[in-house]
Amino acid sequence: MSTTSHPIVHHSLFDEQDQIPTQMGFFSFPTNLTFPPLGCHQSSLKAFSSIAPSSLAISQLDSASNLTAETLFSTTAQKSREDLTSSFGGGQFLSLHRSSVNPWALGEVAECFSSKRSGFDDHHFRISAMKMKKIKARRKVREPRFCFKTMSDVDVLDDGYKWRKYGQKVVKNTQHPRSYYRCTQDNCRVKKRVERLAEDPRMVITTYEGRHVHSPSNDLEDSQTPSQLDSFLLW
DNA sequence: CGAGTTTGACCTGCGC
DNA sequence: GCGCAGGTCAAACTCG
Repeated sequence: MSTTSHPIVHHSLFDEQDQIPTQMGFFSFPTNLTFPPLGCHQSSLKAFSSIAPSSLAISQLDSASNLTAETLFSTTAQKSREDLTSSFGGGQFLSLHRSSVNPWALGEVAECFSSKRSGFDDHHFRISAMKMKKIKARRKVREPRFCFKTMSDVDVLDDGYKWRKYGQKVVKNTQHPRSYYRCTQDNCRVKKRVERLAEDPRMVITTYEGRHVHSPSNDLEDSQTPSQLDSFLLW
């Protein structure tokens, strides 16, 4: 299993408890991890994404105290706020500012990315709404999830933890299989899924489920402060 | 020989 | 109830 670091292109945060976009997600990374390297160095990442009507997301974002328009649209290809608000695509927002930790968001990864496919007309929104309904209907107690997209040649990114592959599955309508990993640490039940985006095989989608009960395996030689690590684990 | 990967079988939830 | 698709299991296999 080879690992490497690659630029994170998008982040998406999910809240399995609410299943609707409720708030911004903030995510701080410890300095010893090799991702996200997107020029953020030791700074933390603040990420937000919505898979539901972006108007809701925007309204949430508007109320966020420390988020700027520049931040919001830094990864949305110059999309105007009006565009985002009127189309139901939802935004994937990325920032490199420090912030508090508030990692909860929502959803199901597939829905997240499928809802962002080329254009977000009414048809797409109806489909997304139906999916959201389904998700809500089968709501269960699930571990919180966090997913992100990266442009990478390798599937498995080095996140500081040790993973063991326990399954691989061919997903319908995609050329690339989805791989399932579990944290090798005893008593740690965190899982992650790795797959490539059907529309753009250069993009790797990594989904984490659960919360680590331990520190990253490679943090021994690290000199970071505990608070930074806590920020990473607290999701 | 232990740790990790592969892969077919099995389980479960959901739509029809 | 049936079939499909996603997720997990576990035996066999590979590798260091």
